[in-house]
Amino acid sequence: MSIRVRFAPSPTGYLHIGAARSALFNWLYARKMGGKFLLRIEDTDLQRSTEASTRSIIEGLEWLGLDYDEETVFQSDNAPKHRTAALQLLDEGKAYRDFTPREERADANIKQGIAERARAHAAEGQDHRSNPYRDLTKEESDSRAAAGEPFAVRLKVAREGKTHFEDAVYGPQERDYAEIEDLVLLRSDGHPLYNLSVVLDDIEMNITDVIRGQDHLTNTHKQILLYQAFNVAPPRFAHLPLILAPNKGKLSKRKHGEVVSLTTYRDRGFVPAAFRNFLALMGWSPDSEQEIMTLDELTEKFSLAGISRSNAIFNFSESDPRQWTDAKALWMNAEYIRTMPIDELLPMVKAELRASKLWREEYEEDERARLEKTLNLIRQRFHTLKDFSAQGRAYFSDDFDFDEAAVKKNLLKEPRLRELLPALAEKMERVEPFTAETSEAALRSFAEEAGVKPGLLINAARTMLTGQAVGPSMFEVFETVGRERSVRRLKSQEPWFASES
RNA sequence: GGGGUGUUGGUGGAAUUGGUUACCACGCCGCCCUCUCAAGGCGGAGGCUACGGGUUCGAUCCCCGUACACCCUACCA
Repeated sequence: MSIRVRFAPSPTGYLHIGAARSALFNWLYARKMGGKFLLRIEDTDLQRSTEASTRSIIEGLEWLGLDYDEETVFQSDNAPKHRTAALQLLDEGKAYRDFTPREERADANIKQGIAERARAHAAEGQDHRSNPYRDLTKEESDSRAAAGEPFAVRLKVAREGKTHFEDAVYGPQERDYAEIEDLVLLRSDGHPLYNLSVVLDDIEMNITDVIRGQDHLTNTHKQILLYQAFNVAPPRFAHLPLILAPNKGKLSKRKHGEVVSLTTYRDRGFVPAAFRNFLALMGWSPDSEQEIMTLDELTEKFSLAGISRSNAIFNFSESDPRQWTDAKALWMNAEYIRTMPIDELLPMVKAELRASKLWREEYEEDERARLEKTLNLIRQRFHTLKDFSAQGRAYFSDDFDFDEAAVKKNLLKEPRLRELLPALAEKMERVEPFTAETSEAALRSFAEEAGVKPGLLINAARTMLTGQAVGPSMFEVFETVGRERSVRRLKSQEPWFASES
């Protein structure tokens, strides 16, 4: 049978980067093996699931370029089937009714509560098979149910034995039944629970390989018990190491904010291919040392054997805005921005400029070549697409800000510049043609005549033309900005006015 | 409390299924280039491969123990 994998997020919020990576790995595996990649929305938790989250998941996959096959499955649609299946296990004696009244749990310190209860049970000598309703006769169970007494349905796990499976990443796994509780399949209100639903849906969708986070490694044993109860051969499993916060804790929106959300990367100017590339290297590495890879290359090189077993730390600093996310991700984005084909970059820059009202229709046709030239010049030192509208603003609009430090350093330090620059402008006006070479020659000879160092004029011009102290080679800037605008900006009095006020 | 999984320089990952000075990328520092900042080139700092034992002629790699981290242990997913 051909490979079928799925990405099964629960729509209880933004798309988490860890989940996005799971999706990526599943997608890569499916494409590599010539199989299908399916999407299943696990919206069984009605309280927390939202349509907005579902939409954000779908948008996120689209942004990453991960297309999926077949119809999206919504787990909640299958709830009736899951219920029927659980009841069937009840009939077959593989599950039993638990009439223990439901215990409400406070979400806050739930982990602690579980541990405390486990400790208490251990002290009392209670094990996982101590449920008083486990061995109730069928007659009594039926009659209590018929009388309307509420019950949960639990799987009847055998007293002796072990479950085994071979994890493609973590190797052979086994777990003694004694360590597995009689898990609840159906809540007393009839609502099917996670482990049941996952198994049933994976069976129905003919999933052959389950690739998911390591947090499910131990759940897998419970699920295998369910496969056995349903007489279905379990799929292959591959668990992925987790992505942790810098303090090795869980990465969560509550604690870490927007860095964990995939949409953040889209909104802050990441090139999808770059982030995807970065994500692929979180917990996986190819045989070669090549790290920059296209989607096709990733697909070709991908293998479960290349997945590592230790959790990865997503490195970022909450206090340093320049390191708002992992430095390597930022580096990779810059790498993509400066090296990707201009045709592919252009639409992204266009969207960015549009959003900042810097896009002009002429860029589409008449000024297309000039635009490309500009982009090639400025993209060399940009890190995100946002830079095109921020640091790059002066290349698209006359309405840009002067960096205070730049003005101080490059203009105010030398009072003569106030006369020299307009004079330089006069000279530039007569340069024909106006190119990097001719403007350089003009500036250098002007500097010599004026008896100043060329660097003084170059740096001053940079600040006059772009508002900044840093940027591309000045003569390239002259040519790119064009004679008319260059001259106008050299003559501007704005920086001096601004400093006087 | 029980169980599971893991631990290679600051971070992500390698190291021919035990064999010389532990490799690559990011980050950091320096030099070169230079009109600035990047990019690029060159070089450097940073590791007793968590710790302690054992097996072996030899251990990052195999075994045991300890510590730490994470996950599961829910009528959450």
